[in-house]
Amino acid sequence: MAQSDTVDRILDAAEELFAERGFAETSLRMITSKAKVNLAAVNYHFGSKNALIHAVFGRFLTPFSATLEDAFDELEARCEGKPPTLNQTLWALTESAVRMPQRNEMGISIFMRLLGLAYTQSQGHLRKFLEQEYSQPFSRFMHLLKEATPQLSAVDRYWRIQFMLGATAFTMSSNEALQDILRNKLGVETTVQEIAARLVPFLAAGMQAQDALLIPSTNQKVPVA
Amino acid sequence: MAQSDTVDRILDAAEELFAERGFAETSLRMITSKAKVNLAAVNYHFGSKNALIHAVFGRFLTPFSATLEDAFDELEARCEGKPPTLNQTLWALTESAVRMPQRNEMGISIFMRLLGLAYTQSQGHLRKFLEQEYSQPFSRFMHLLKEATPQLSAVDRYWRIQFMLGATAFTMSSNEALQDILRNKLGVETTVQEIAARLVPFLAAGMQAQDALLIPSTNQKVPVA
DNA sequence: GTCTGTTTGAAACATACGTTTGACTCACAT
DNA sequence: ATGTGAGTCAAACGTATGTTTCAAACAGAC
Repeated sequence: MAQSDTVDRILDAAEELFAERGFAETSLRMITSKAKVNLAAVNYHFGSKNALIHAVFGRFLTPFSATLEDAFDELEARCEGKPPTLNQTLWALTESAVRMPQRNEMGISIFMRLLGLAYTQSQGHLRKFLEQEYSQPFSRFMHLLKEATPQLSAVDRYWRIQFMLGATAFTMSSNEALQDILRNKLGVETTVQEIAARLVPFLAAGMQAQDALLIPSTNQKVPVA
Repeated sequence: MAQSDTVDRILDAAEELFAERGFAETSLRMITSKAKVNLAAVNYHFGSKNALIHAVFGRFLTPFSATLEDAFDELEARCEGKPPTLNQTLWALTESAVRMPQRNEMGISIFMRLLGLAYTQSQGHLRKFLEQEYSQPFSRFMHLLKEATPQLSAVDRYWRIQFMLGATAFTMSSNEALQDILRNKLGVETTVQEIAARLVPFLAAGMQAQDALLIPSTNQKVPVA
């Protein structure tokens, strides 16, 4: 081959293995042997294992955040000054994810699992990297959410966003779901689109749940969701 | 000391470190030095690192599943034949968790994070262990959920349960939430009870969201949550 | 062809891991 | 007092990890 595709082969193998097994549990030797590449290539091309992890995320996230910005632009233009609704905002996000050009049929689900792992595993360096690199589309999404749920207090909204993120990342990242998706590659049963179509109404309903509830045991009134 | 408390010291240290860092990322040397115990003590008392992980879960889950069964018994007795509502069922679960006798002030949140990690990290042995040991209260909870949401199809219910589990495990297991809780040990702001009080209405609302929705981009009608 | 900078290759590096070993301590029953 | 068995300890074991090294292979410019 005239041009080296070593870098891409490493990224492909790493993405898949990280999604299957987590970061710490995946060794460079697994990655390089799956990629059919010399062990030293990772440190040569990326510098370190952590930098490779960053590169895996960057390869997906950089085009995705551009797509997302466009989707938000279009949404805001369509709404002509009025703030977009919660459903519109959530759909803009999921559609951007689903429409991303993918290397294989289940690119988003693999990447969703990676995002879930990034949040869950104590990879401090990864969190810092993601916050530094992609703070802009993230805070823009947060702003849209705020305008779409003006009835919520800041602290309620904070927690409900946590819940949404959890339901999404966890579902997409659970091995069961992933393997369901992989099993039915041909799209007959559970595509990522279909999961998203089930998830968005769930999230929207939860986000707009009624306020205040009695905790049964203590009969204390608590500001709730 | 007359009686050895080595076993408990190891369990305490392991529980905390696993919750902070995950299973693979926590070495036996960290655990034994935190517990101020000899390195060999883990293999002497538990047999292996995996068996130690099982013991950490068993110490919490065994009394918890008993508490949970009692709560379900009481709930069903209170309902006199009628199936308990969704809110009642969810509250029975969270109350059992919250009321568990705890070794320290944030026992449940630590354990919730462990459960989330168990689901997320690819610890096959752990999943098998949990399924074998605690299948009964789990399937009983599932049955209650089914009776509380008769309007849902089985597949809708399956996915929404995934979403609930995700929102719960992820929230409780995210480092931010955990550290928020740890920071405010004295309970002024974010206790586990308060998070649960915010979470349950969110989950109940999502679980009972309306059916069917148009996917904006394709204009295809999709059975949705 | 020869030179030059980039990329690969096999091997070794130092370090950390889970586990095992065998000598030692010590309470306690005999 | 003495033997026994459970528990502790420091040290070592074998293995796996991320990283480094340095020679060989290769591409393109001259």
